[in-house]
Amino acid sequence: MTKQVSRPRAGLSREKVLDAAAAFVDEHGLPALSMRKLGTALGVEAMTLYYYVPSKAALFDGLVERTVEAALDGLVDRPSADWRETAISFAHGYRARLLRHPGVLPLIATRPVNSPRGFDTAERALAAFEAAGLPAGRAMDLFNALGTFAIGHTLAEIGRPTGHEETAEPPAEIDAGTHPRLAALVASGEGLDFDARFTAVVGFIVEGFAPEV
Amino acid sequence: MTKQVSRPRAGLSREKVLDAAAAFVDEHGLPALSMRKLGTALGVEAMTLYYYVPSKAALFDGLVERTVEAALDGLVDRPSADWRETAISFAHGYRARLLRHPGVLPLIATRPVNSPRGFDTAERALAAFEAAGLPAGRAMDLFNALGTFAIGHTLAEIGRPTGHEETAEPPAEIDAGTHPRLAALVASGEGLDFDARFTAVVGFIVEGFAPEV
DNA sequence: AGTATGTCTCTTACGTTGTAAGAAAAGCAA
DNA sequence: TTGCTTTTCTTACAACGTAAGAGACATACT
Repeated sequence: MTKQVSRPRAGLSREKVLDAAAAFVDEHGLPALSMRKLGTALGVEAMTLYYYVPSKAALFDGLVERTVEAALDGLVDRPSADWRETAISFAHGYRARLLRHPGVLPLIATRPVNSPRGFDTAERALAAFEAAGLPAGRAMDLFNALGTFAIGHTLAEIGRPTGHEETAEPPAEIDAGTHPRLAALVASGEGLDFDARFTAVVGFIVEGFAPEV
Repeated sequence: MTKQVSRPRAGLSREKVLDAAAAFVDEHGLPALSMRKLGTALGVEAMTLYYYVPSKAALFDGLVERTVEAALDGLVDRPSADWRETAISFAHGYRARLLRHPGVLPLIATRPVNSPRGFDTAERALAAFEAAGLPAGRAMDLFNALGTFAIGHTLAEIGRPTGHEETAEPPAEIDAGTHPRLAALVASGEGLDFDARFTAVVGFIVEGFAPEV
């Protein structure tokens, strides 16, 4: 009498695997993600995932592509008549959506944008900027400047990503004697408003390009 | 007759271990770094490293601290009389030194600056900016804006970090039909000059803060 | 000289990881 | 039923981080 195993199918798909990976990474942090744990989270053995994804590296690639596309998608769909507004809302939208997936951000930050939908967004942004009179090269610079600033700023904003807390030293032992200005700022909270700073700097960048239109 | 092993000491130190780790990571990429391989690079067994470093995570922390300190050290030692010049040279110096350790950059990008010498640099920069008349909060914003932009921009500049080449799809298959502007820019190379863009945008950011002094 | 004491390095071992190879079950068609 | 395709699992292996402790080296003291 052999044991009769009931093994109904899990009904997975590449999309579901990537969804679960994104959720897992946002909750537990990148380093905690293993194929076995992701499998468990999906009610499946690790090797099953390889039916949907050729390797862990490819899973990461898919994760990045998905998240970046979701972050960029629709951002410049209806460009404003004012190119500045287009640029500013692009930057703010991009940052806001990146913040939704803090676990994936470190992955995004280390790979160039290389996906069709990313290209679409860039193309539309370039079209809007060029239509307003910005030379093509300047339009590209503006787009890239906003993108890279958004990434750098957002990385700082999320701080040490989930999953690194164990290693973290106490956040700061700033000596008011040797670092009076730093200590005062931390105490008062001044200069630590990420929203305000991002808004201001994006504005500065956009204004910097303005004389060229 | 027991085998007589000659085991002269390797003469290691925490510094040498971190040096070797930085060199290894710059050459082979972060993911390639294992304790065993780093040991081999130093002519030593993996476990020997644990005499100098309590864990791999701590090794990473040390690597980041070292590299960031090296990147920041001396950058604002002799602030110019012109605060703009101070800000601009800080940004350029920071970027230039970050570019020297592309392998460590992804690690840096995901952790907050939390080291004494980093604080020193911040304190000096704040002093210079405040002396010029910038309100404390704005001085902090300027410093952080330049730092985060430098990180984001440099990440984009090094592209996919060493050790990820295998996974890389061909860099870009941009269709001139659907993405004419993008294709034209890539073809002409316009808007792809990292030096020029960084210089320009840093200038815009600094000028943006100027009205507040 | 020997011996004791610390400093440094190695050996062994365990649990976890990514994944190659292929068996086996589930679903569907004939 | 038989067969075929799609999906899942089992088994296995090399490489990883590192705990525990043994052993070799260096130095100081008798």
